[in-house]
Amino acid sequence: MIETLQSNFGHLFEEELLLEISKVGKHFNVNSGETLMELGSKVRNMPLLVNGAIKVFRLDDDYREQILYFLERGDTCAMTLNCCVANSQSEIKAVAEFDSELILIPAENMEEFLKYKSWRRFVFDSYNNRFSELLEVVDSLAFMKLDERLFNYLHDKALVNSNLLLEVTHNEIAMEMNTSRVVISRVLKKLELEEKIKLHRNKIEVLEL
DNA sequence: TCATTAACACGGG
DNA sequence: CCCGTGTTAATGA
Repeated sequence: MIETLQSNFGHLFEEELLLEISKVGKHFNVNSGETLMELGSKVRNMPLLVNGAIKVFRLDDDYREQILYFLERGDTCAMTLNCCVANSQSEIKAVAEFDSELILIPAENMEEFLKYKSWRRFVFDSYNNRFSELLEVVDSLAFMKLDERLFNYLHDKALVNSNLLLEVTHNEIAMEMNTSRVVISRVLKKLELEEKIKLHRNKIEVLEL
């Protein structure tokens, strides 16, 4: 585990902290599509994402989803951070975008790690990054038309997958964006006519980033 | 005006 | 045949 930490977080944390994390951290692997965190579940660990990507969703009262953002290597989940500090329940749902590798740090260690400058920096930066991503989501929901939002989604998905050819169905997108398949199909068709994407069965090709 | 729901046809695997 | 896709019509916000 210490090697994993060194290669992925060595640039962020000092050696001493890496060692401490390796003592209390737990290695954790998830398969693509697996749910890491359910709405309302108790949060006792804070994840460090070593490899892969995680989708973070907000759910409404009827458990309909709205995707918020993707987490990538080197990220942590600020919502989880929040919950660990407050010892509260999860406000979000997290699903693995593809096979991913995490290191879980028990909540009780978080505070003592604050004696490390690099840890304070990391926590602070994570809040910053998530906060601005969240603002972008607010902008997107409040001001953008669905065609822009949809292209944004495809764009982000292409980036985290490092692949312009996305294996996703119209229905899956509709679920993640909390709308209906009819609408997604229609807007995708429009984006295709604008030559921003190309549609295939079960696949969508992003033509511009 | 634009989303949702239901319904239907088409076609690839 | 099953599922994903493209479309339409009716209804509602």
